[in-house]
Amino acid sequence: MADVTPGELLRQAGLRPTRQRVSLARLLFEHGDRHVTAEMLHEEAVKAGQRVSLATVYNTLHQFKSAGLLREIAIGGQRAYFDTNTSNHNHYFVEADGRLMDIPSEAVRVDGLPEPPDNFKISHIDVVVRLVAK
Amino acid sequence: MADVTPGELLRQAGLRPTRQRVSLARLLFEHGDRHVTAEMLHEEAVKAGQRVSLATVYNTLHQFKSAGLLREIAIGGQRAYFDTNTSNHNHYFVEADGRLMDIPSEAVRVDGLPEPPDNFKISHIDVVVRLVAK
DNA sequence: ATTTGTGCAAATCGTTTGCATCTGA
DNA sequence: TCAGATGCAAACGATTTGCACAAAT
Repeated sequence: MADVTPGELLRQAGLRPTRQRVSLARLLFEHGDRHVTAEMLHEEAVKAGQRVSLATVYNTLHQFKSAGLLREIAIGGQRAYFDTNTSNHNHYFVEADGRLMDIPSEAVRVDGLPEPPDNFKISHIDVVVRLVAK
Repeated sequence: MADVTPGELLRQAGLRPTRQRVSLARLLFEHGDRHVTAEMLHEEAVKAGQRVSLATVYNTLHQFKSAGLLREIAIGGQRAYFDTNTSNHNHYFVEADGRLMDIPSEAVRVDGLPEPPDNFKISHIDVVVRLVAK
């Protein structure tokens, strides 16, 4: 993803490269893997001098998600996190400060799952390892 | 848990067996494993002719959770689910209708987890298998 | 020109809280 | 009696939405 401009990335995803989408894409995709909430990303954009409304950040995150550029992560709780790493991987979550990290390993496996109930198939498995201070 | 009255159960947990706590405990614990949201439980109580406010249902669910009678389940999204099965086990979640089910197997294992980062230890691992209609 | 996106403020949803009243030990 | 519980309504935080305006093709 670092090999195309944000504009190209958006165009390929079928999204018009508007000013705000381009600047959000830059923040999201030009600095490696990231985990953000709408609030965090909005604050970051504003600090970087970009004019974007919070509503647009919400809209944009969902559009990026639908376009497959982001993945939403299911940690229970109130706020929604989005991950720029859309490949299959898992997470550490530190409840105390709401910090979310990728688990640095491709080796994590879930074993022993039975067949899903009739007429259902597995869409995706979320593994969240909750951490607390030692 | 089916071997003590709701009143006893509450007393043992250090909670006064008030009318509303007893009726909620009955709904929760006298019919096998259950997964409920506050809204669901409140509606159920009202339908059963119990007078309980939604606020009290919220309070009660959290008190039961603190007392170890319930476990809160982290499926991302907005509403909080509580599970009457407090032992270690995992879940299926059907996004389409918000249905949550226990995975009928003790055999599910997560392998290959690296050591957690410095100064952290694992508090608990959530595995949520998301299902979609076939 | 036409379609699509944006911003704001108001609306919504789930949840929590303040406080006066009630209830169980 | 009286600490603790309940109910209501207001407060809240995260998110969504309606709609007039602006920008992209």
